[in-house]
Amino acid sequence: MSTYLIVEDDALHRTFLREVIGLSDLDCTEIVEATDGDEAVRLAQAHTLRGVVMDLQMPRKTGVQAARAIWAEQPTMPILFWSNYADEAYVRGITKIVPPSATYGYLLKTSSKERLGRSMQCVFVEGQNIIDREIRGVQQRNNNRSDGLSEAEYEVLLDIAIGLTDQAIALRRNISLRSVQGRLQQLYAKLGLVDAPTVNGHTALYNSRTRSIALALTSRLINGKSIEMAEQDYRRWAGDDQT
Amino acid sequence: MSTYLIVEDDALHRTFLREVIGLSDLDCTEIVEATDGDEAVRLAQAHTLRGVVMDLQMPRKTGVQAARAIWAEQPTMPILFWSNYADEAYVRGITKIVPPSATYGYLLKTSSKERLGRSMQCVFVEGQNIIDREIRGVQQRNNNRSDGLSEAEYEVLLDIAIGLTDQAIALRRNISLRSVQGRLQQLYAKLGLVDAPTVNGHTALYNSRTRSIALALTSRLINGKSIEMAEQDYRRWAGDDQT
DNA sequence: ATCAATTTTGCGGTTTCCCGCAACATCACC
DNA sequence: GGTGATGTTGCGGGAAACCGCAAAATTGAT
Repeated sequence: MSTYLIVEDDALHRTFLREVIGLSDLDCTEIVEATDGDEAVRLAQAHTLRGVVMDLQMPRKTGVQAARAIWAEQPTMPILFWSNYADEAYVRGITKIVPPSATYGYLLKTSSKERLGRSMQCVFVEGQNIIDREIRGVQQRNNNRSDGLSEAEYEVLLDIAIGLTDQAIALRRNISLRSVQGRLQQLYAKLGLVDAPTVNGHTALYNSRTRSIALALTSRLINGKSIEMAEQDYRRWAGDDQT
Repeated sequence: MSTYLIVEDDALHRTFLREVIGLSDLDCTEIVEATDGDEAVRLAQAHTLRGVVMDLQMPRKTGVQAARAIWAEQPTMPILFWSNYADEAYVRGITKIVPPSATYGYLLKTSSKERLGRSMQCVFVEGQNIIDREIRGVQQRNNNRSDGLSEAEYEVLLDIAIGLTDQAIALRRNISLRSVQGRLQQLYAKLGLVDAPTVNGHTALYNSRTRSIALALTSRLINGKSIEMAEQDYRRWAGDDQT
């Protein structure tokens, strides 16, 4: 006697999820589906749900944003995230918004059907948090700060990634210009920006600022989506401030 | 009496492709499958293929790279690309390497089963090129240079995206420092980098260099993968030069 | 309350980037 | 050969960014 919500834009994956839910022992009697974040939020209000399975990258509204909206009204709703990538951007986003009362899971799409079924069981029935092994690796790197970025460093990384100047960052974060540069120095250090073994014996080959963006992108600290979202945040901040 | 090769890392999509090939009127008697680019190249050598269906983003080797390798040996092999995104980076990559003797297609994964089947028919049986409507839009933007980037501009965009300094670019491209900056100016202009309506009445908020990367990323001119590949290119060039 | 560790900030100087202006070079087309 | 469009280069100056050093300020723990 339970209703589940599937949020996923790819039709194929949607039917796959439907099938696995049906096969699993979840006492499922009804499945509702959304293909983007906005719809997901609406449906979560309209139905009494037992749980949500949600893709992370979707048009219009990210899975993270949709989850925040849902949790804002139903802070105990179990949500299983189901994503293609283990990008740090997503992991960071989720761990920052998950309320203590909610159970959630984070699974990669490469997982087998059996594993997906078991994870649903854990999250929706037994109320246990499940996190994919690979993702766990990302999470732990965050805590020991040997090579994980602190919050401040990640923040400044996003700021330069959306193209802000040092001044703009200083303004936004309410710190001095020099502090911004200090944080940037830390960031460069953590990303391993020693001046690259100069290829032709010439001078420096890399521009620290852009180079750090490139490194962050290729090491999946950030991605296109996280830049888009960071830019939205910035616009919101900038908009509120003037009017 | 024909063999087809499926190249796709996602198991779900793989079975989907298998199914559609089976249903279509392709005279298909055998299907071989690869889950990454390297395997695809090997299998293309080992079998006598009638055609290839290939995803673009895969581990190890991009679909574009695999296609180039296959076409290098069998320049008439029909290949149907089957991708999630219409990113310009992919379109550019493909149109640059497709030999005149080959037929190919480019379809988005959002296409229906029927459309996929018809496209296979066109490419593999009738030898017609098929290109998704949305992708065609991207292609045409390239030709009329009103807002499409020229080759030189795209090149310099990738160069700064991997973090090179102006000097390094000048060295690499064999042009003067000033020319690099000239090209950058053109790039900035085309990306619409007018100094943004200063938010708080203060000075410039955007760093042109990083801002153009952000714009290119969000407008899908480039993506993480294209940066990785550009970096490989650069390393190759730099490596050859010094030894 | 005190002391250590971290972070923020100012100062000063070097390097790099950004760009307007103008002189060539190149190429194509008439 | 002329002419215009496009692309390259030098010059020069102003603005950012980068960074070492050391003094404040903040934070945390004992």
